[in-house]
Amino acid sequence: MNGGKLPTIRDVAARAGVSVMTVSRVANKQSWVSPATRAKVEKAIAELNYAPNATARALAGGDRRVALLYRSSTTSAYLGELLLGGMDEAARRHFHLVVEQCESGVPVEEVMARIVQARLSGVVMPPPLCDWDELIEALARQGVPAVMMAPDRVHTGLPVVAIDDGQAASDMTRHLIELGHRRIAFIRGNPRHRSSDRRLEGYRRTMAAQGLEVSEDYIVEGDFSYRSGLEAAERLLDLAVLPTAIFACNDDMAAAAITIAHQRQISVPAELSVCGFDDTPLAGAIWPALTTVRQPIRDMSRAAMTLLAGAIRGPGGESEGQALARLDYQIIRRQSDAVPPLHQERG
Amino acid sequence: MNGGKLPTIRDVAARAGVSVMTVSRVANKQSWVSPATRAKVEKAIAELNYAPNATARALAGGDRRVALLYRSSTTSAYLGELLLGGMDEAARRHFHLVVEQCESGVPVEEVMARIVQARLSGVVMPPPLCDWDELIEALARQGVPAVMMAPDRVHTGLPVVAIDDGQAASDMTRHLIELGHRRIAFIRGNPRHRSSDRRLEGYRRTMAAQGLEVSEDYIVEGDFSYRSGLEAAERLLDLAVLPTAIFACNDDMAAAAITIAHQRQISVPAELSVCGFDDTPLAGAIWPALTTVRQPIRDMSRAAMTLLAGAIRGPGGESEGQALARLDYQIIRRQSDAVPPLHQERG
DNA sequence: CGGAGCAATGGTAACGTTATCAGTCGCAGC
DNA sequence: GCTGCGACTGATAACGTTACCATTGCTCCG
Repeated sequence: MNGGKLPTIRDVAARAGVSVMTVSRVANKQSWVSPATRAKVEKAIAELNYAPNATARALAGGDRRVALLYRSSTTSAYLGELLLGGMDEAARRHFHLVVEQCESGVPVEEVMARIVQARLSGVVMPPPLCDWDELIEALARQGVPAVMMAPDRVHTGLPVVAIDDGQAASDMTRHLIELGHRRIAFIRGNPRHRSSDRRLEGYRRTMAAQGLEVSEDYIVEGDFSYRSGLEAAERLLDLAVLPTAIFACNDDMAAAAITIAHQRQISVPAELSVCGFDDTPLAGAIWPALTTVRQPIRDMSRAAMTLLAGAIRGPGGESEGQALARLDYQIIRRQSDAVPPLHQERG
Repeated sequence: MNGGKLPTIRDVAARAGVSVMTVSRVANKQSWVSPATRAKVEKAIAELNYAPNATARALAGGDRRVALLYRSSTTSAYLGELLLGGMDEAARRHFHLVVEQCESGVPVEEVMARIVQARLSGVVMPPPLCDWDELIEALARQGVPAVMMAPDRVHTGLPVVAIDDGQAASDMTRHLIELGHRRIAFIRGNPRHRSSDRRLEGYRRTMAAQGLEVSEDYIVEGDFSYRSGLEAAERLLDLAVLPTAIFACNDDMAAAAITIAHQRQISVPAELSVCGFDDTPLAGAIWPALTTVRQPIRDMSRAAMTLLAGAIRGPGGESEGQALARLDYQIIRRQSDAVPPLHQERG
């Protein structure tokens, strides 16, 4: 073509016999271009196998760079999912997605300086960053659009993408009740995470709605870690009256509960059902595989990008109300739940 | 400053009383700039809080975009690790790292078209892409530098980053032997992956070196999946003379072996030691936690980026020989291995 | 003492796109 | 027939950097 180099918009324009602007308009599906001209240009584009240069486009146009912020504590699996979802949605919208580490140890000013210098038009904040208040305020002051993913509390005015934690916990609880369980214990997550509270609340609500009383002994503290799950499960299985099911606030703690059950020769799920939350890879890899709630992280990330796009284009504009994407969770039934032993019929 | 906008190289030049080129040279730590001038410029940079615009830099300069290719079958955890390592090394070298999905179903020409259109200066190919021969050839034809990560076979002339699979397997085998094991079984991975063969070979070599004969019954086929691990373990534990240790080619299959042992009331590690390979998150989350070999995926990704940088700058130049980065693996000892039961002293 | 050689700078043209504004053309309204 | 308008198209200037000479002053050598 032109010396081994890739065709530029100019090559296309020359071939189609139009100006570069017309090509640009066609390429961006913009404004008024006559059908005849459009066809000519499209033909030339196809013939030359032309693809716009994203870098030049970014420099000339609004330079749309968005960042996925993350803490080093984020598991790489979670980060991978976030990326997988975010990347293609970002590409579709001509965004450049960059990944930015963002520790809580460093002062907010420093983080903000990095964000400004990186010329970011917006940021996606997965947990736990979405609950770092100082950063959120600083972003607002600088007018940098941000989207929260599964935050603990809803920050007014900011777009949010989340699942309904309470409803999911409620559904799982109902599932266990329908299997015949009456003595269902609950392992809480880190009390600093409100999602933990919301899950607990969904559990409580449903137990109450079904007329089942919950002994406070059956609700034990955890902090989302495997280790805390071990302790919590030991406390529960030390009780005089054992629960027939344990519903843990995340998969790690559920896995820990299964481990303790194994140690005590309690068969799962025959004697004890165990359910988790999050559907981490772990859930499918342990034995028995964990029944759990799947958060569609990839879709959430995609949705976050969409919301961010809206926030960037119309800062404060568009819908006056809270932008909120509630995605569908899914209960993944595997082998860790079953009808309880000595099942008494309801009455 | 200049109207709410970020300072450009021109602002810095004006403030320092030099030309933009001098600023550019200072910013890139290049060639000859007198210490006095350098100091002036650096002062101005600091005062204005100037940061070069990566987009403009990419457009003007060599446009260094490199891609991390991946298959959809890649676990998100692996992808996350790759990214974590690749990202910061790429940033350090002023590369833009993009992530590109790349299925085996689509024709090579189509993949190549995407790569060319995306203006990639190089690609990193993690497994299993690094063993897709047609793609490798096509890349070579187009002159796109590529780095292989942990490929099954070494493609002459291409840079490779890997650990020594055979040596790692050998070390793990020796570890088990030193604990006192004599009947050590091996679960192979997918026969199409040469790394599986190399691990098997390391195991065989070490057994032989220690004068231990290996019954062919003790070497069973798997394909890296949990399910195949279940079947393999069942075959092994059906044998008349049980092994005292099982060394599986990856963690999923090792976890499966532990599951089968649990089902048969065989205590791990008291009656049976089980070891894996890869140190996936699973390894630390099951009970007993898995003793396994850790591949430093993050470091490998970083190293791949470094090698790629070399390949991009000097295509064929620099070292004439095979560029190869062999990274250190690590045996992570957890709770799934122990001295065998009825331990007979060596003789 | 004239110029070759070199360190240190500066001017200016790319890089490939989009924004902005200025046309051009045909046609309806007065 | 001129004016105005609306649909369409084109020139040209950004965008912020780096690459590629050109231009200084020097020093050093014959």
